[in-house]
Amino acid sequence: MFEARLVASATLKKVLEAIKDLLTDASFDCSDVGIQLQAMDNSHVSLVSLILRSDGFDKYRCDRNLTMGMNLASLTKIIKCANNDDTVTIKAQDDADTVTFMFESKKHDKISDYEMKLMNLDQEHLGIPETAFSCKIKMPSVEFARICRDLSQFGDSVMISCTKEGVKFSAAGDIGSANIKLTQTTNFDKEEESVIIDMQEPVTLTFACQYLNSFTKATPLSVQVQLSMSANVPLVVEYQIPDLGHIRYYLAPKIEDDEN
Amino acid sequence: MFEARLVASATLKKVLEAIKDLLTDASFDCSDVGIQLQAMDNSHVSLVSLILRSDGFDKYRCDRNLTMGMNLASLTKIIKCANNDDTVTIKAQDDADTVTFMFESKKHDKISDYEMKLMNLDQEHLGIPETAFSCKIKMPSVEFARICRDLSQFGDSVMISCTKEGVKFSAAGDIGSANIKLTQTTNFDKEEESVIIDMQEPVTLTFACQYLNSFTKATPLSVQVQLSMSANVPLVVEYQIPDLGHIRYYLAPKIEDDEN
DNA sequence: TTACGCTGCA
DNA sequence: TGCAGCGTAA
Repeated sequence: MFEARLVASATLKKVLEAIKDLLTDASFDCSDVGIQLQAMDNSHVSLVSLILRSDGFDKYRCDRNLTMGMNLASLTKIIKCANNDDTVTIKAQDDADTVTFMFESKKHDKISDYEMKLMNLDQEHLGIPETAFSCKIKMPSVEFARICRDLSQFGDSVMISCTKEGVKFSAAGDIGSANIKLTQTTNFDKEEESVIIDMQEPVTLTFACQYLNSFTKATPLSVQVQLSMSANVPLVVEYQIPDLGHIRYYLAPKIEDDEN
Repeated sequence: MFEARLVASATLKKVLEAIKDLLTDASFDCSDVGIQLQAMDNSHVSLVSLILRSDGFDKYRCDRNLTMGMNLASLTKIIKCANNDDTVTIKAQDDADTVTFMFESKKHDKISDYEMKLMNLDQEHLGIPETAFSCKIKMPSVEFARICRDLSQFGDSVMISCTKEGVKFSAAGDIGSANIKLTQTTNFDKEEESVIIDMQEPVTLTFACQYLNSFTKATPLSVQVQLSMSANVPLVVEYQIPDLGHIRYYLAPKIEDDEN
């Protein structure tokens, strides 16, 4: 059987918020490693990669690898029935076609369980190569979300340019053009507010705002976000989930000649 | 003449919120006892019973019994013109076809009055027998509201099952099934948070979510709600209105054979 | 037009 | 953390 317990359902709620805009359905792969999800978004443009490590759970048991296909709208309805401080336990029998979510209030006077049918989803196994990147930018996740939101007012695309001077986000359109420049901060007191730029080689790439804005739905999961870029390979937007894992989004750059 | 005064109109606003989803028009019976209302809801499925006792008013005078038929949409518009801490006075002449609402600010620097036409409504006098119930459940009213809201995600009906183990609320539908179990709490410190179950005989009954959700509009009136159930008789959902009276909702159970 | 859910504020 | 007001969706 499979059983995984988290003492606070809040994290699970945030994880769901972070993927449900991009995915209608999702296959969660459960194994000794933890719970993993890799999937192209609905429009097959971006890619979501999620890992919740087994050691991050308060209890974790997985006798046999299993894949749980879930409709995320249904899952969202169920998770919303939990209070943020409820303990949540996910259970499934081996080869079962249902999964059970159990929520327990801190005082143990309210116990609810929700059973959901699993789906058989086409498994698209995606090889994601681990590569070295020309530029890595760490910054406050709310800052990144704000930049994406602000720039999407100006056009459909954001150009991200990373040089030794810092990182510049740009957009242009009918109403005008916008540039937002960030420089590395030397604020070591508040690590969560710092901007850290690791540039091996300057890179300038352009991305569709729409997807970046979907990625920023993960903002509540982590105070910092890391952007990794190299020429001609997908951008990686990574949010660490404290003590539990991470969620990564991959988005291929727009081809520059297409930019009209 | 008839005259009734409350030092805070907030209660009156909440009472109105608690009935206007169910009733388009309402006949308020005024007598020495106080202001009473008994009516089937618009769809003639559930029943609302309201009493605002005369001794709960800050001033109450009723020379002659009278019935005031009001359109609740109009009444709502008028009551919304009062600030929550305004003193409200309801006045009607004997045999008058209008009622007057007077709102006074605490500092007496603003006095408004609103006159509304009364309606002649068909009086359906409903005998509600006082019966003993197999199970009475007292619980926080917000908890009950939350349970009704959560379970209505899963289906049109909620099954309430009261046994010596506690009370269980269940629903099932396309996306899955849900069970919420509450056990009696022994938390005597915070009476308003406690769950108290008085079970003479176990009962399991099924009700339409839609009406339960309408009943929970009374939640702001009281921190606790009481559910009373016996086999084959209507559920009673009761909210005490502190120092003033109560509102009770009656809803017949669904016939079990109908459950497909 | 009404009811519900959400976000922002206290 | 809880409420109230706003915006949306039926």
